[in-house]
Amino acid sequence: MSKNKTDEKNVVPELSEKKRRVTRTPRHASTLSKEFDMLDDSLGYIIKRAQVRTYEVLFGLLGSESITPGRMTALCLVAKQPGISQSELAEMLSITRAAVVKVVDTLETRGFVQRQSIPDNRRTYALAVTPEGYDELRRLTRLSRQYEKQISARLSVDERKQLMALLQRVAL
Amino acid sequence: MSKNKTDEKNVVPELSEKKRRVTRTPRHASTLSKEFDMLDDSLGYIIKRAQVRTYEVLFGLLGSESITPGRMTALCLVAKQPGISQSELAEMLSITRAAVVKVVDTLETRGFVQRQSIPDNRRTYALAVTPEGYDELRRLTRLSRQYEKQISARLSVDERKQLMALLQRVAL
DNA sequence: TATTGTTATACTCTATAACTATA
DNA sequence: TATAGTTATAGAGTATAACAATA
Repeated sequence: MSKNKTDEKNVVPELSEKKRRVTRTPRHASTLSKEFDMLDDSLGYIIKRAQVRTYEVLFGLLGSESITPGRMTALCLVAKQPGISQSELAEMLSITRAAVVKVVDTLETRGFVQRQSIPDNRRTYALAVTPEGYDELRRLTRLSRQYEKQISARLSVDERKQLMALLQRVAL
Repeated sequence: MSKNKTDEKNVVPELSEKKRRVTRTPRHASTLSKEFDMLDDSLGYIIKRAQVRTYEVLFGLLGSESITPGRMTALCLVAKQPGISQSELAEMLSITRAAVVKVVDTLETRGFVQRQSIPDNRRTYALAVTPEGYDELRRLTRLSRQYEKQISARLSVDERKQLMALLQRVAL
C-alpha cells in the first residue's frame, strides 16, 4: 500500500510435478484442504485480492514520487466538500483525527490544500483546495480515467455498473 | 490494517446547514466539485471502501490479540497447498520474499506451521500446517462463516455469487 | 465537560539492498 | 550464474494516549 511493486501476478503459481511429489503432505491432505478452504468461497478475500490488484495498477500510473492513493482521496474529498473540517475528513477516510493531521500536512506542504481559519469557530479549520490543488486534480482526473479503464478492462459497461452497485451494498 | 478500530462509519457525514454556510468555497465550487468528482464514479474507490468495511468487520470478529488477516490468509494458503515454498507463498500474497519471512516466523512461533527441510533441495523449505495449525483453522473457519454472513448481509445468495464472479475478473 | 487539532510514541506491514547457501 | 531464504534498514500508515485551545 506504499511502494511501487512490479510483481503483478496474483494468481496461484503452478507447482511443478516434481515439487508436488516431493511435498510432504499430511495423510488426509486432500480432505483437509477442502475442509479448510475458506478462501475460495470468500467474498472478503476476493474483495481484498481485487483491491490489491487495483492498487498495483494505481501505483503504476501514479509513479513513485507522486501523491499516494490516500492523499489523492483526501484531496478529492476536500474538493468535493470545500470547508470540511479535519475531523470530518478523518471520518470519511476511516482514520483517526491524529492520522489525518499528517495527511493534511503533506497536502498543505505540496500546496494543494489550505487550512483556513473560520471566525465562528476558532477550534476548527475549513479545508480548501488551492489553485495548485485544482491543477493537481486535473492531472489526477486524467490518470483516474486510465486507471478506471484498466481495472474495468474485463467488464462491460453494464457489468461495471452492476459491480459498483453491489459493492456499494457491502461498503454500506 | 493492523489495530482494531471502533469507528464503523464510512458514510459521508451530513454537514449541518450552519457549517455549510460558514464554509468558504471557491466562487465556482459547485461546478468544480462536479468536475473533479472522480470518486463517485470510481470502481477502484468503491472496492477500497468495501475492503475497509470488510476489515473492520474482520477485526471485530478476530479480536485484537488474535491472528491478523494477512497471517490468516497465509495459513489458509499453506493448508491449501501443503509443501509450498516461501517464495511461492510470497507470490500468492503479493508480497516480497523478504516480507514473507516474518509472516512464516510468526506462524511458526505460534506453532501453526512448520518449515520442513526437503532432501531434494536444501535451499527451500516445504511449509506445512501443524495439528495446532489445523485447530486454529477450525476456529478460523467458524469465524469466517460469521464474517461472510456479516459482509454479505445486504446481498441475496445470487447477488453474492454474481459479485464474486465480477470481482474475480477485476482481480484477474 | 466535550470537541478539535496536535504531539509523542509505538507498532505493523512492506520495500530495497546486500548477504549466505545452495543449485 | 541464478535462486531461496535471510538480515538490516527504512519508510508509510495507522493507532493510542495525553495535551492545549476552544466551545
